[in-house]
Amino acid sequence: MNTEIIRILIADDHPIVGEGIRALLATETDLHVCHEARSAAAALAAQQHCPHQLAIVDIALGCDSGLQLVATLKRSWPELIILVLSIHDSELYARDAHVAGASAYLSKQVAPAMLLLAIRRLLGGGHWRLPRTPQPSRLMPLSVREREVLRLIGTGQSNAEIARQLGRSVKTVEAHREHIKHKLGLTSARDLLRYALLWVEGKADE
Amino acid sequence: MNTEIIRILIADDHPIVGEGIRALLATETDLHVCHEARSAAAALAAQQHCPHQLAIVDIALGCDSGLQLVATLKRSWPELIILVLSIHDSELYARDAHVAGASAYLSKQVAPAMLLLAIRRLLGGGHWRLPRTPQPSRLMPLSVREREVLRLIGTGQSNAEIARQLGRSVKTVEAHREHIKHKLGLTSARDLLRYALLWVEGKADE
DNA sequence: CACCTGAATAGGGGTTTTCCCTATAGAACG
DNA sequence: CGTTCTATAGGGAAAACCCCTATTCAGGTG
Repeated sequence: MNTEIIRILIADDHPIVGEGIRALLATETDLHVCHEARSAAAALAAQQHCPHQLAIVDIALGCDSGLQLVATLKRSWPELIILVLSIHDSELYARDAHVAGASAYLSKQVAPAMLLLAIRRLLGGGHWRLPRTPQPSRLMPLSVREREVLRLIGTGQSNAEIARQLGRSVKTVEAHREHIKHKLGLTSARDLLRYALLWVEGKADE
Repeated sequence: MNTEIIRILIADDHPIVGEGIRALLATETDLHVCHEARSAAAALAAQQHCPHQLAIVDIALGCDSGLQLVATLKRSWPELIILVLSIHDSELYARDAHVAGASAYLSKQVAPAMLLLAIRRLLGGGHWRLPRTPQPSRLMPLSVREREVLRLIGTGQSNAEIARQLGRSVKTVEAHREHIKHKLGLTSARDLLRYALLWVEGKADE
């Protein structure tokens, strides 16, 4: 069921970002990056030449406006799922992106694994909202204790099991979970488990 | 943190099983199958020669008793984590295995991804109980609707989101979840999400 | 040194999810 | 025709989630 290849268009004038996404998706057999456009015009041309299912657009496309590209793409291809990347983590930009027709807005500061999470969710018909990206550091602003809890979550254990194992109260474990979620910009227990799992198996980044 | 290689011993007189596990773990950089023993004696010798952290033991080791091997291993190496595999899915055998000192008991009928799940959980300090393995078929006794729900779960959506998307009641989605769990021998929402995630990303088997 | 921030701990309490039970209607199968 | 499977969904108790507040202790900093 559902073995079709998802065609992906990247519109970003920073080659490193494009390469990074390409590398991230290289292990995913059903996700294929078909085009890397360095400008809005190139992105539109690529999409016209052969449509994609998903577009990952940098909000600051050189001197072009990424937002303008999003709006244009969405007008001509309403089915196209658009994920906006940004170096800013402003809520204002996020709102603009959604108004323009983007399905998701992510800061480039987020961990690669989270980008994959977002893509999978969008393809599954869901949506992705990230009220605000983490505070300072890039991917692991977590304390030692928090990483320990994240690891245990990733092994599939319940809060009660984790609490017993650490010799702490369930309430403490709950608090650690909330702190982790805040720092990583995750909003639900499901996303936390997804993230923890990706991190434990294969150690997403770090 | 925790980048040590886990040494694994396989005790099974069916080479195909050993190869299957080896292949399953090949992509896991931190899990290494060091020995494949074809008899209880060979397994004991291998463990004496160079200890392992995890042993995967067939309960019916040719004419030897796998259970006996489990007990012997556990007596000499209490720290050794032992996972028992069986072609039977009897609860009785499972209890015997636990009495002998096994940390987990799995039927060979379970999906490979589930074995990996169990290993990860054991290494994380948790335990694994599988009251009874699925009914008839090997890995996908799920109905079309159930696979659909499993896929949506794997994309990280909530029951409410899935219900909205299918135009059904949340109660119906809950029922599908319970049915899936029963069929796959999973016991918690966490394990279901873990399984769904593994299945969606990379399509565990099928 | 007084002050502030952040980490770790944990309780209170309302909301949401899980999870097991029951139930009905239709399809498939012998 | 009865049985089994599937899809649907409600009731209700238990568990998990999630936001709030609070304390302690450690490290920096003005």
